[in-house]
Amino acid sequence: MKVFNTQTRRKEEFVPVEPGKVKLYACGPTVYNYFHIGNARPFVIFDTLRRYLEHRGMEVAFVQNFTDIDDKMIRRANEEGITVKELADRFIAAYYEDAAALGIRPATVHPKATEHMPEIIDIIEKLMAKGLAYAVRGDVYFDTQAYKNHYGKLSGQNMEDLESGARVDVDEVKQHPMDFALWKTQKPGEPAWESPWGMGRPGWHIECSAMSMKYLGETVDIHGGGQDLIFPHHENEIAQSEGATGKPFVRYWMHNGFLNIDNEKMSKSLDNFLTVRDIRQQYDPEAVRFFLLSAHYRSPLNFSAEQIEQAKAALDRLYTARDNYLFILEKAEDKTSSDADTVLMDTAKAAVVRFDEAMDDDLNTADAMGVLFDLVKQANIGLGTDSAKAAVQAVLDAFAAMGDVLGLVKPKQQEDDAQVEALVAARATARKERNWAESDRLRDEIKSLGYTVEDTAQGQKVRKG
RNA sequence: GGCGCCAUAGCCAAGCGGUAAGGCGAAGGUCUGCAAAAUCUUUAUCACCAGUUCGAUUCUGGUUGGCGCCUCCA
Repeated sequence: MKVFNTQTRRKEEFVPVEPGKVKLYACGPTVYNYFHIGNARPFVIFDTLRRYLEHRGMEVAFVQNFTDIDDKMIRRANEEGITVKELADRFIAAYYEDAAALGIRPATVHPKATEHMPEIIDIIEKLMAKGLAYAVRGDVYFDTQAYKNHYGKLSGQNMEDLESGARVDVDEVKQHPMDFALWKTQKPGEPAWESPWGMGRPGWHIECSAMSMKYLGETVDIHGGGQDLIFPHHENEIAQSEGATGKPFVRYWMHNGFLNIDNEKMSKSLDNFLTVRDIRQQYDPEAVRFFLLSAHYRSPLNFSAEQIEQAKAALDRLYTARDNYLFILEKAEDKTSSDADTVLMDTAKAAVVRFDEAMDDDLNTADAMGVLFDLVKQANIGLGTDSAKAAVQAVLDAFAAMGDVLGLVKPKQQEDDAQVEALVAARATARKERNWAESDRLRDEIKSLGYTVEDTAQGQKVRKG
């Protein structure tokens, strides 16, 4: 598999440190609110990456953190009149619900910053011991000047350029404008933890380093996040991690492009923030996932109602196709494959190969989805009453393999409803008698129970919805 | 000022040296008691200019138009 590495700015062959095992870390949400559609993009992307790696037989240790202590958390908790912990608990629970709706599987571990104070403090102490950090009145800062050799290597900036672009109102406590906080001293009313520098809380960047190292070791294979995290967040993670361990922190950096809303950047000032929680009220979340995977992960993507509706229509085609194949499978005979069957089985196998090739090319989900639709097209043409069971099954297997990686098209569940079955049976009789009025009446009645019945060459096909 | 990205049909989006995947939408056929589904046909010289090349959407330079980071942010 090839992966675009932000650090080198080119596609590189992905080789995990340990063959067959992948250590993957993705920056998770700060749980001060429901996560928004822009947050959802990396979650879906790295979930898909993880699924794909597993599909290729890799064992993936996937860590995605929760930032449950920072300025925004404290401010929001104060506004709500609850503790930071209560706020975090509420939105962590909400995260799992919304993520599940988007087909995002839970990571191997979802560590919380507040539960890793010893690990965080440990790294800071190492940095202090190496002269790469300094304490000032209870704050601790990373000393970019002392470290300077590599600072800026991920974002492609050098210290001088960063300085010239830096804000003028330099915090006087810091020795250098680029220095960043590892530990912040407690302010009145804020949650705080004990440390060698007094009561306080960790800076934002250090928590990811601490949790990544704790669960995945000093070097991870892939670290992902949004492009806006490249600087300063990931740059700082590298500095503090490599400063502390002397080892490479991350082998491949993957960053997803932005998601805009109606061609504008999502921002609070524009008041165009869309949370997944809200979107779920209006749209099928699976269509949202489809939409998020419909473009390459590094491209910018524009969210609009029209896009979601298009995605929904496309998704429906997939569901209809899958349900048709399942219906045909039930009726299909377990017979020797015809030439046409053999061709179709080969097509199905080839599709998975092409799908993998697309995904191997820096996770080209758009291309991969095209392969899925190609298979659907071929199967819709080739599969019919006279297809051998093996051919139908081959198509379904290929379909499922691709769908599983994309996290799209959920497995069909049995929908036994005695009342509906009786109506369908009655309708079959009416149809045999060519009593179309009764047939249509029964179809309406079935519809009113929430099912749709379609007439095919093989008889009636019923589906929910 | 520094670093970087993008421009492909009505909409979305792959491709990235040998004359354009796929989806949505639209129009017209086929099948069907009707409906649904499916299927067939039609719907693009790839922003502009100049180079390199036998050949460029694909490489180089430029122009125009969007956008991001450099400050909390996925």
